[in-house]
Amino acid sequence: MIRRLSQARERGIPEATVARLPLYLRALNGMAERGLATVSSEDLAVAAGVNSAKLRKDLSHLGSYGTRGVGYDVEYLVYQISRELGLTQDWAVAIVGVGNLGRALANYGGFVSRGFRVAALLDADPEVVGDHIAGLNVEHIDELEAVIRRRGVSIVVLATPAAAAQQVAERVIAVGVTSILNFAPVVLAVPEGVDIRKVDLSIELQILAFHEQRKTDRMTGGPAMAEEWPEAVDL
Amino acid sequence: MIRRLSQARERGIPEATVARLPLYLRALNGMAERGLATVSSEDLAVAAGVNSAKLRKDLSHLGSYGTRGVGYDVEYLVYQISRELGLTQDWAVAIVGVGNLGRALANYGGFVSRGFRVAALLDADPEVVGDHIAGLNVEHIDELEAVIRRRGVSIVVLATPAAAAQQVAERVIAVGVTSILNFAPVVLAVPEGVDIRKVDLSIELQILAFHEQRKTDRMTGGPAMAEEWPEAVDL
DNA sequence: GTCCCTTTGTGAACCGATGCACAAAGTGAG
DNA sequence: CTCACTTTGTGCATCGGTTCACAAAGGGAC
Repeated sequence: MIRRLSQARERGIPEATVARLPLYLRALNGMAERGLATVSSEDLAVAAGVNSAKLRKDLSHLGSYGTRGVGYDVEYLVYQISRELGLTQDWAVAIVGVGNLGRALANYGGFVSRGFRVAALLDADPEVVGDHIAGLNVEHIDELEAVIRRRGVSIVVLATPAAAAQQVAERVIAVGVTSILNFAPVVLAVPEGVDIRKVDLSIELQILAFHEQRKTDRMTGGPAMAEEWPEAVDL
Repeated sequence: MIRRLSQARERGIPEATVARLPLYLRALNGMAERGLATVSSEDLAVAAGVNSAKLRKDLSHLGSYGTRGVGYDVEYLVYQISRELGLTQDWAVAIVGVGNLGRALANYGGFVSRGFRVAALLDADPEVVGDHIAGLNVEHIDELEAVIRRRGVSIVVLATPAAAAQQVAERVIAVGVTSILNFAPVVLAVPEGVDIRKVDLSIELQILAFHEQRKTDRMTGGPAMAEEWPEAVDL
């Protein structure tokens, strides 16, 4: 099925653009707070740390919301981006796994800010169940399905140990959840139609280490080291 | 300066490949623990959740480490990837900002695992300074430069409030740090040559919300809502 | 109204990444 | 040694995303 779009706008926003919209939104909110009424693509692009042509192309995917010769109306654009991202509605989020990270997420203010509401905290450890964190009672993982249904949770944040993540994912998917933010260092296997986003601290560090190594290599005259398999493989 | 590569290998690993190497490494470590001696690109690709052709192309950028008809030697490949990523050396990491998130990071086990060592915790709050977290003393932010130099810190993790991040970044860059992992929800302005990686929880949630909205829209018959500017713009 | 200035929106070239599909290279059986 | 089979490494077509550069559109002065 080839579906030509009427105007290049008709629900066809590139993934790369979607990933940047929150960035623009944050910059715009800051500008709105400072009382700015309009902003040019150039200024907004600088604030968001991107190229202005890219910004204009991104915004053009939402519609033609700018005024040539003037720029964009800050509040209007805030509204349009919010609407496009689905932030004009209220999303109930459940955090599964109330260890150090889960706790940090529950308390993280910016988390709740716009459109998101932590509606449940769940954990398997009886020691933790019953704790009061960020104004919420930690419930037992056995209640997972019931809680998700009862509170209309549509986004689940996994902050469990790696070993538990897949199993929890399967359970929440079985109750109809299709959006998961995964902090556990595992590759989740999920059916078609389920969106997974992954945040992996150790991967980010490893990427940094790679570039850091290259930088220091360059200074010390390059990696002219033996490429043989060393005797001891201490890993 | 055009520098044609001799063999497509000569320090020219695509960024997308670098971002996947840690994934392969994790899968391989699991296989090594289970005693697997060799693995085919197909099996490893499945474990890492990628296409096998992509996996082979990725690995080919490191060198020709496989054996046709057999596959890859697990331990050998673990070593090669580790070396390429710079994990055969020890990286000292400083965490700045010991709030909920910083605490979680300090205690996060997988963080320390391979090659990384949390060498310092710093905070501006006198209430927190002196606390003992994950076997480390929290030091005052005034000590930032001294601590970085003294302990040979080369990677800094920013877990400060948004307002403080830029300033801290500038200070650590001034002492020679060129690799920063930023958890603060701000776009950092940094000079050429400094690598920033950004982890932003609220952005990830917003991206999920976008897709979730589309999914529910589709079910309820599409977003045939008015696109006008509503009277109240409650934001 | 006309003219000039600013800024958007986008066509088109470019660039990197993906995935197919296959030749090359290795193993093992007989 | 030869043959059948497995699996790698890669050339090539394709795709999505980025960037340039400019025509089109609006504002404001006069």
